[in-house]
Amino acid sequence: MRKPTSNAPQDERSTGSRLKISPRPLRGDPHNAATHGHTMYQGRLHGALAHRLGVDILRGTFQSGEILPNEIESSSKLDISRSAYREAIRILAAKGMVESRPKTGTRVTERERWNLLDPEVLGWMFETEPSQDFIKALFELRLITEPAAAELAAIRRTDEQVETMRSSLEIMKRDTLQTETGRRADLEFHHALIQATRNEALASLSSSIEAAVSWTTRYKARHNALTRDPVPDHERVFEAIERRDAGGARWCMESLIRMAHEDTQKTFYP
Amino acid sequence: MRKPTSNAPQDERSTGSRLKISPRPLRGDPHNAATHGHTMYQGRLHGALAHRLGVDILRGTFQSGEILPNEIESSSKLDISRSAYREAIRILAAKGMVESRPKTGTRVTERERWNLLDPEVLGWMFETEPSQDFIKALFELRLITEPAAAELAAIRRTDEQVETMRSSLEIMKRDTLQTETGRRADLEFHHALIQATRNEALASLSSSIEAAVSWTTRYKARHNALTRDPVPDHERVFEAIERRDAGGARWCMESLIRMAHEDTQKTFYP
DNA sequence: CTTTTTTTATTGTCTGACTAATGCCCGCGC
DNA sequence: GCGCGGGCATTAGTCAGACAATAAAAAAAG
Repeated sequence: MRKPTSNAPQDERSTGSRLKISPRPLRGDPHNAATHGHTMYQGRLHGALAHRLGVDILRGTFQSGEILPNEIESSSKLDISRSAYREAIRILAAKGMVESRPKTGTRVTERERWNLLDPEVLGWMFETEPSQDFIKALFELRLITEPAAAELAAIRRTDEQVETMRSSLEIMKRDTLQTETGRRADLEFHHALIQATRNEALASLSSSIEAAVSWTTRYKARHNALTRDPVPDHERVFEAIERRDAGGARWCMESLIRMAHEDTQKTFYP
Repeated sequence: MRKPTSNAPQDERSTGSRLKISPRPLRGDPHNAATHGHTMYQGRLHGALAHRLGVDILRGTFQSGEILPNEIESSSKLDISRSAYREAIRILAAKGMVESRPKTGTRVTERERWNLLDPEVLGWMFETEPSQDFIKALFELRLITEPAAAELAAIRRTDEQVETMRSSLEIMKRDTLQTETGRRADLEFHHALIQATRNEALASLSSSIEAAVSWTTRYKARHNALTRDPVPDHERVFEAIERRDAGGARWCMESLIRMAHEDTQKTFYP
């Protein structure tokens, strides 16, 4: 299935069968995209390649421990320069997904070492439908961090942050999560909440997760799955934070996430 | 301040004063290191440069929004090739710390967008003494996630994981955190605990944080600050997990982290 | 069998050229 | 005076091909 025997670009007789990198286009044409299940990537060549390799690693096309074909082969197969290829590899390496050494080559590291919470990696993850286990893990993590974040926000919030949250909530109420502006307002709401915690480590974590979760939201919207209205939940969290009710904020956020998880579960695995 | 009116690229005398990248060596000589407060980096050239630029950005030598000198200038000033320089930049970009575009150049992004929880970034952070705020944020995050992790571990642990933890604890008891093997055993203990949670997102987060915290441990050991013995705390956590006592595990872990935070505080800001 | 040396495959680095994107300025029309 | 569109300049992006350094594997020495 990966290769129909008679495939001879250049004259790859021996190496050809080992290569998993097929010469489909990397950039351009956001239309007729979804080739081989890949969303096309608009941007720099190295970014596009990193994207594709990253997705391939995450979905297991390249397994942990496996070594990629060498730079010369890979880049010529893909019809790009070695430098562009190398820069793509550097990106993946920076995210802990591959590891290069002379003589040995570039090998995919063990999954344990991948920076799964890197925003880009999370994005790649949701490129293909992620495993139920991963979704569960992600929501479990949210359930740990975000109620705590809400609690801190209730204690440390400024009036200005409250106003930002209020206006985002207004927009969410008017448009819904079906629209782009609605989703952006949702992100803004959570962003303001995170800022209110005054903890940049927590902020870094939460913003990654939020971004990932927004992929699921978009997915749900696309499949117009019948999810309950998220606005009332958000409003309860907001009101608790407004009145500096730490315990209330924690509790409302917890229930908000439980709801979101249920909805997501139903959409992905009905 | 950004540009002194008469700016003729090519001939260097005018641009020299603008450059913050000084031509000190990047690699080699782990001895007589600490030049300009930098620990020397052993490894590939692009990695060494990414390391140095990363540290410089984190400590504010390059501020957010600032644009780096262009590739030609920078690389020639550093006496390395443009490709090596570019690969370093790709690494930084992968961690959200810089952003490149044609014509504009490469600019340092806002701190909000940095992947502060990337293990490498955390490492760079502890290269120079991090701010008290950051230490506080990190321990606050630990205090949120790790008790929850301990709780999950108590519920989901396998007997094998318990044995791993037990033997690591043995080693910690024998050597101490003053020794390298002792610190490694500490890491192993926490690693086994994390594995026991069966949540890879949580695992990814915790392992980053653990690694960072182990820098502070090493730092404390170097300054032989008088910290209390951490073994009893670890033992209590271990016993709770062994008897599948979720609440107990949470509580003991919470107190362990509180202790560690106090000790760290005293060492860094006595 | 162990240790040391040599070989060799692969990444790492360098050079210099060309391409493409994009911010900016200037002139044009309104 | 002011918006707008087209060209220009600057910068990152891509390319090609060479050589250096590294480390694994193989061969030779003990």
